[in-house]
Amino acid sequence: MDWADELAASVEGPQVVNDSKTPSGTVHVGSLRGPVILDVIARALRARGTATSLLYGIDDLDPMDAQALLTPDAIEHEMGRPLAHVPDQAGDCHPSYARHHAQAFIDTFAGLGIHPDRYYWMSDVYASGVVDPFIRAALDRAEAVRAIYRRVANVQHPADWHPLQVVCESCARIGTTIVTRWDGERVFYECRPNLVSWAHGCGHSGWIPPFGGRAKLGWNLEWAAQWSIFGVTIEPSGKDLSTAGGSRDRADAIAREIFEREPPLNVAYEFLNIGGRKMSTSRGLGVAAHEIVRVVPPEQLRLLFLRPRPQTAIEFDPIGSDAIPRLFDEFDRLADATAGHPVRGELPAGYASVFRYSLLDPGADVAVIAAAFRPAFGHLALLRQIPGVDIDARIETEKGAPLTRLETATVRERTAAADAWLATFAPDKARIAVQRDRIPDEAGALEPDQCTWLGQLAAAALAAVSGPPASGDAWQALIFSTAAAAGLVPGRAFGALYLAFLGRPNGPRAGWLLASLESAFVLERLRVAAGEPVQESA
RNA sequence: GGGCCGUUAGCUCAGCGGUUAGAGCAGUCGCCUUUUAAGCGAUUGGUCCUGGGUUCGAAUCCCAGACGGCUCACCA
Repeated sequence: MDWADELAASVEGPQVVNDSKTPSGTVHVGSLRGPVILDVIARALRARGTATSLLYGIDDLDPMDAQALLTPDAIEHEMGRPLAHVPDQAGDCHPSYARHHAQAFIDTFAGLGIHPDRYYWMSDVYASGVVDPFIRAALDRAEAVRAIYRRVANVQHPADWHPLQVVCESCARIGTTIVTRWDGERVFYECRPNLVSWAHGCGHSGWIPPFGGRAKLGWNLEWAAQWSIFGVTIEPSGKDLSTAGGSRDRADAIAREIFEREPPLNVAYEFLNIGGRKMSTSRGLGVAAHEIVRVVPPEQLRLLFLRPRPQTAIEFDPIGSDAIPRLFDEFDRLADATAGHPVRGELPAGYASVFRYSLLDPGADVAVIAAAFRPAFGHLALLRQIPGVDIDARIETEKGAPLTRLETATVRERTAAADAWLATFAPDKARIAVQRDRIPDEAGALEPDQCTWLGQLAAAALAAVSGPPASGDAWQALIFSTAAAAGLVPGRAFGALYLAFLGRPNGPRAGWLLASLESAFVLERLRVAAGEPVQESA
């Protein structure tokens, strides 16, 4: 954890760590990296005894510009209006669209152990009047703002452009208005039908005092104003904003030259890519946050995001791969190392911090958690596919002692994650499925002595005085005895069973697998595999 | 066109100035009357993208280039 601890060591005095987000719709997994980085920075600062407050802003006065989540008849009416003024489409008792979607990501953050000291809503902040001095400064110095856009971003605004958008008094849209004059107390604005492609203004124009929430600063200026209002000293930002000439450069220049304040320390971070491509639910790539959270518990998700340096792109491809089991294994390896156990492979610098910052509870007893027994994810995924396995009892046996409450909770969490993984992302090779309809094609690879033995096993099972074996133990014993009698080494005997039932050369403990199936089916399959002339019924 | 990131074993990656470059998976070989052979043990495999430079010493730092990717360039 060089990066967060080094950052924390490089700053002096009390710190205000801030980030903000427009509550425009669904959050995808990749957009959780910023909040995790934010939280880890705050934890690293506090770990050094630095007074730190963590703020999170909700830019709910931003215009509605994504119609995907609106009902068809609401699109024409709502597009371009402030998100805080758009009704909640879900109808689940939130006062606005913004409140609904903001609540979704606030809940997601809390589930990841991220608890800002305070959430602030820009609609409230504007209404309180604290932004007014910054609106006044921006309007008074509009020419300087335009010059910054030209110089920093090579953006040429018209000579009468002002960095402010008014909420139209006639149609209540904000995304469609442009301010062209400022007399020191009032602005003149127009609500233009074709200012933006995604919403249509009503054509109204007029003079209005732009204070107390009747207007909002342009995005880059609003960002810089937030820094001044809240005294922000550190603010991470994604690479889409951190690029040269991008929003962050403009906001930095505006902070210095218009609001006369040094901008906060930036921590630019890269995105999460799926198979080398940016996640995008609309392109069918990647996975929504609520979807991945079912398969990857919070502490493993935190690890995924905080382990690499922020400026390094994360390649994560959970679909049909072993990426998720590997993530768990890495977590366990870090836990073992933190607990002082020997581990294989190289450890990252500051591995104990990496582990500690991965934990949900910042005040947790790291030594106790690190030393806890935890079953490997891949092992659990296998156990879940074998009928009749009592997971708790099984894991307890492997530990050799009763499970603590923490360990039991971990087993539960991982079991649920393994089930979800098997149902979604797991590659076929991780799945075990008895091929019931007909004998697998792979069984064609059986050699004559294996076929012969399978027939002998069926015969022995049928001839047993007490009928075919009913228990795993009994089947297992019969497998060994008949294989020995046939002169077949056990490995080839088991291999034959796996091919005949699963279509793969290996599998779970064979006796128990057979015991979980009806005897009639088992006997019939054995005979078919042996090449005996039986009719395979459905 | 600008910016950022990456390039290390077949694959995914760690190592980020200091012995002979590591791990997991895959591969190969060995080990079964039963802690699940989805295990255990051993083992193969590398011009650390290329070319210069700095240094006693470079995968690691600097410069240039190649390739791959993301991102910005209208608004937020």
